[in-house]
This record gives sequence, C-alpha cells and structure tokens, in this order.
Amino acid sequence: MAEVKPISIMLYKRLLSYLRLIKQRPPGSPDNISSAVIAQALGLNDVQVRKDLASVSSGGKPKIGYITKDLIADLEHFLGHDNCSEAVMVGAGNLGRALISYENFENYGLKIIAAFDNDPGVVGTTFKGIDIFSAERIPDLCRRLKIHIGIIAVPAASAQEACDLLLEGGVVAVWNFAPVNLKVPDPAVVRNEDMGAALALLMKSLKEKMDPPEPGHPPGRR
Amino acid sequence: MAEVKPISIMLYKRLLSYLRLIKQRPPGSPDNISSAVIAQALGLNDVQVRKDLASVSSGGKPKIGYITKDLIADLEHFLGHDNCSEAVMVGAGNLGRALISYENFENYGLKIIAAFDNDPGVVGTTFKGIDIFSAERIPDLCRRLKIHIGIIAVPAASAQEACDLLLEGGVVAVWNFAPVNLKVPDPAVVRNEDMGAALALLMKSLKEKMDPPEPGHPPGRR
DNA sequence: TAGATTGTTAATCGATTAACAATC
DNA sequence: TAGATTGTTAATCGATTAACAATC
Repeated sequence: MAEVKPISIMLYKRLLSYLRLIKQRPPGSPDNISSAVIAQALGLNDVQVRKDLASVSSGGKPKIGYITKDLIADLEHFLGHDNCSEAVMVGAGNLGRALISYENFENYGLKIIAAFDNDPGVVGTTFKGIDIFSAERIPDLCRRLKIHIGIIAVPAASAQEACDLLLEGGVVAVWNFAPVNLKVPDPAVVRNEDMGAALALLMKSLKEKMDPPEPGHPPGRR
Repeated sequence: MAEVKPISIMLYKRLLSYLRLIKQRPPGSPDNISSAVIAQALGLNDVQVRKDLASVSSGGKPKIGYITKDLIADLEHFLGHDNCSEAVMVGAGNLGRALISYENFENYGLKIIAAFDNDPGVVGTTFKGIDIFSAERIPDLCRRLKIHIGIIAVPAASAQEACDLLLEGGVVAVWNFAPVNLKVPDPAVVRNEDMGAALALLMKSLKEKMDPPEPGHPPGRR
C-alpha cells in the first residue's frame, strides 16, 4: 500500500484563500496571475505560493504566471468543490437560520436540504425554502435521504443528543457549533467549531498589539 | 530590548481546549488532574500537554498532577479571560443575533454592549437587552463608548464599509464573519472568520475517510 | 521504598524560506 | 537577448516527540 501524503491544515487553508482571492478579482482583471501577486495580496512568501500551487495545479508558465481560469478549476477540483454534498441542519434558531442563509456554502460544495428543531412552534414551517422537521425524525429522514453530513446549531446541553441522532441516521461527518467538544466513534469525523476559541485568538492578538508581555520574563515562570 | 516569545496559534488553541476540558468536568471530579488524563481526553501527547502547561502555570506536582483550581486560574489569566472587553456588533440579522445570543462569549472576556443595523425595521429595537442603532452612528458611538472591538455580521457587500466605519470610530480589532478578506491598516488587527474554509476542512477530512486519494499519484502531478 | 508523575534535554519531524537553475 | 517568472534543491526554523532524570 503506497503512502498517501496527508495534507496539512495550514496548507489547506492557504489553498482556499488562493481560490477565494482569485475568484474575487474584479471583472476585467487579466486572465493570468503570478505567484508574487498572490503572495503580496495575502501577505505570504511567493515561494510558498508556488510550492502550494505546484501540489494542485498543472503548473504556471515562466514570465506569465498562472492562467486564472485553469487555476480556479484545479483548485476547485482538488478542494472537492466541484461535487456538492447534501447536509441537514439540526437547530433552527438564530444560528441555524444564519447558517442556512449563508449563501456561500454551495460554493464550497455543501447543500443544506432539511432542518430539524425541537420547538413545536417552528416544526412544520419552512425557512428559505427548507422544511423544518421535528428532531425525533432525524435518524429516519437522514437514512432515507442518504445524508452523510449534519450541522449542529443547538444549545450545548442538547448537542450530544443531536449528534447521537445524526450518527444513528448514518451521518458520518458532524459540524458542531455548540460550545462542547463532541466525540464521535472512529469512522465518523467531527469538527468542533469553537467560536470562543476563535474570539479568544482575536483578543490575544489585540492584546499583544496593545501591551506586549513584559520582556525578559517568559510568562508563568516562577 | 529583550525578545518576547511569540505564541503560536496551535499552542493557543490547545491552551483553550485544556481550559474548556477542565472547566467542563462534572462536579465531584477530583480536584487534581494529570497531564496524561488531559492528553488522553483530547487525543494529544502527554509530554506536549506538560510542556504547554509549563509555559502558563506555576507547575504541577509529581504523583499528583495539576490542581485544577490553580490551573484554571493560571490559564484564564494567561489567556486574558479575567478582564472583559466591550464590543459592538454590526449587523443584527440572523448571524448577528446568533452571536449576541451566544451566551459563552463573556467567558472568553468579551461583552457585546451595542448593535448596529441598516434596516429601519430593527433600528430602535432591542435584542436580548442590547440596543440596535442605525449604522451611521457607528463612528460616533464607538468613540464615545471607547469601544475597541467590532464584530461584523453583515453581507459581504457591506463588510468593507462596516469595517471602515468601525475603524473611524477608533476600533482596533475587527472580527469579520462576512465572506471577504478584510484588510486593516497596521496597528489594527482583523480576524476573518471564514466559515466556508471551516466547512471545506470538514468536507476534506470526510472525503479522505471515504475514498483516500489514489496511491502512488501525488495529486495534480502530470 | 516503589511507583506515579513532572519537567528538561536531545532527537526527530515537518514546514517555511533562501538560493538558484530552468524556461518562456 | 534580457527580464520575469516558475520550480527545485538545500538550509533553516520551529514544533513535536522520545528518553530520562528529578521529585513527591
């Protein structure tokens, strides 16, 4: 069995940022782009950009750079945005609705096709054309619709339960927005989207800009 | 001028996960915890946990481990959760309201004290006790309230404008949820919360579990 | 004491960057 | 041709892990 090079998270994020940058260029931009321009726009090293792109694309041309059309196609293919998967949303509160509204997900290959909630007030209604079902029906509907991806946007206390129902319905990838670390049995994957951690990181970089830690004393050293 | 050791994002995230893990232990748990237990719970290496903790805490005791109470205090202090900053939310749609509702932010040292929106239908109302003002008033109010942190939860097309208004009001840290890469002039900091990238990462790991890339052919190689 | 556990030093691993040859 | 730009090889840097001594 040959080794498969695992791709690092950092690399993956960079690839996504390249794709977004190129796609967002205003109409009328040249149809080629150099690694130096990409690097400049994203604050990266140009050699790194070339190296990253070498791993996904069929290559650029000296003196010209990369053909944007081809590069977009290569990136989208590598990132798997060219075949859409269907997902369900558990929780139709503000967060659930915000995520359903997030027009962008289909660009990343995800289509939300149903939502679930416990609140009898919303069960049976629709939001942005998506039916909201009772949470009890998660296992049954996921199985019948052959859904493999579930998004959890419920309070922390109900998250584990929601997760269990999804797994019971055959879901193998869970995207969790509740502030708990969910664990799933091995073949399945979970991504805990820790908003708190994301926030904390911003606060940290802010604080470091404002008052850098006092020099000479590594923090916490006695 | 002494060197200040910059702290890596990965380390920072791990520290946050330690804190959350320890805080979430059920009442009645022992008041000490070993690096091995932490490592096991989070799927990390125990040496790494000890090394991480050594950089923030006053240390554990052989045969006992770390005193959870002290460790929580040390982590919270290091992570800066012990003094709260005030922030404003720009955009009071589903996402803005979801973030305002996210009970957890105060635990991370952030308090949202005002919101702004362009929709005359919501301007003048309150949500969860937070007043919603007209977006025009961002610079003025931020300045008068001495706000340094702004959260952007508006559509992509309005994000740059929202950002400019915040900076004009003296905001120095911007947390952006719109799917655009905002740039801010140097002393300020921005964190672009790219939901699409987060999603894509989940999809990627799912795909790799389902059908690993064909062996022997590194992707994109001609 | 013996065993559990910490903290440190050295080795390994992987990712980034620098230098430069190749090419259009 | 000269200059811009790619892609690769080697060097550097930083982070993780292994080995082990110290300590309660």
